[in-house]
Amino acid sequence: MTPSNVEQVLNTWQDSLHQHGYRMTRPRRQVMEIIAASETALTPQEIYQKSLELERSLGIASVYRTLEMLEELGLIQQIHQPGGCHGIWPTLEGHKHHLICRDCGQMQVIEGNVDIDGYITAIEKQTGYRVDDHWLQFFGRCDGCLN
Amino acid sequence: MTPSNVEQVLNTWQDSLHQHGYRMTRPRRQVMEIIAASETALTPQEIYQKSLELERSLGIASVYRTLEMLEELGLIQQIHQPGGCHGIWPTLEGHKHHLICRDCGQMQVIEGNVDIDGYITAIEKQTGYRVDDHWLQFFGRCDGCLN
DNA sequence: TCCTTATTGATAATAATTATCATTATCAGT
DNA sequence: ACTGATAATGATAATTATTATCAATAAGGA
Repeated sequence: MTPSNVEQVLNTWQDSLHQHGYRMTRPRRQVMEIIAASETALTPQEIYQKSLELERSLGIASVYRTLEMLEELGLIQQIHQPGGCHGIWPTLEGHKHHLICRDCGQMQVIEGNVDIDGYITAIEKQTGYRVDDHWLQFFGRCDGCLN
Repeated sequence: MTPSNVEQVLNTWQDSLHQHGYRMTRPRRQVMEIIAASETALTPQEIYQKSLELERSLGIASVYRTLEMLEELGLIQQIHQPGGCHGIWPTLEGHKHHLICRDCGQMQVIEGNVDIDGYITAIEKQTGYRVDDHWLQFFGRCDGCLN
């Protein structure tokens, strides 16, 4: 994110905090600046570590509390990568797409018939990345939990 | 997974273990049975908890070791859901797809121009789910890390 | 069946997250 | 600009999850 974009995002976020009755404090601003200025998705610990290099560092608890608030407001989201673990499931050949019920956690594996390949090629050309894997996951409520 | 499918999967897995020089032990079999028989993606702790109800329960360390082995063999994979955290990123309107470099962690947000909506409708009709969110993430190596 | 050694389970060590609470700082209302 | 009510902080204790250690055990080839 470019510096001017960071500034803009922070202003938007500050408005959102005030609209929801939250105060804009120095620690919160620091967390938000670190997130908005980062090239990579950061963990809570990484955000805390970065703050240690600033003239006035954060308490680790404030990092967690601020992240919780920002997520509740829908201003940030969590990014998941291979390596961290939320659940274990057998690998089935050719089945890469998962459908997960938010309520009961039940999961279904669905056949992949979206034209992802063409999309991947376009992305590679556009970004210079070499893409070697992808995840497509759907979240919602299953038939049982809806009724 | 149906009981007969579980049996089938376990046999396949056992072959894979032996082919790679791993022994098939009672604890490993228990972990595999629990995973294969489950309707939902389980965490290591949940697998351990389920084993406590069995006549001979698992050591928690064996659960982690078995999962590590199964993943190395490509027999299981990790499923990620909203709520667990691997990294934090600002939410940008209409930008739901992420491209992540395995090496440096750099992330790019890419415009979503895949026809996901039609796919979602088909999934809903097919499964009875109400889908309210989805994640499409691509993993690979960025231009810089490739060279 | 025996023997080699991979594997286990108990537990200690480490790391990450959440809870507690006295002190501090925000900001609405003068 | 000042004040006061109270939201928020930081230090740290408590909890939880994961990894490392090592003597005892058990898998499976000879």
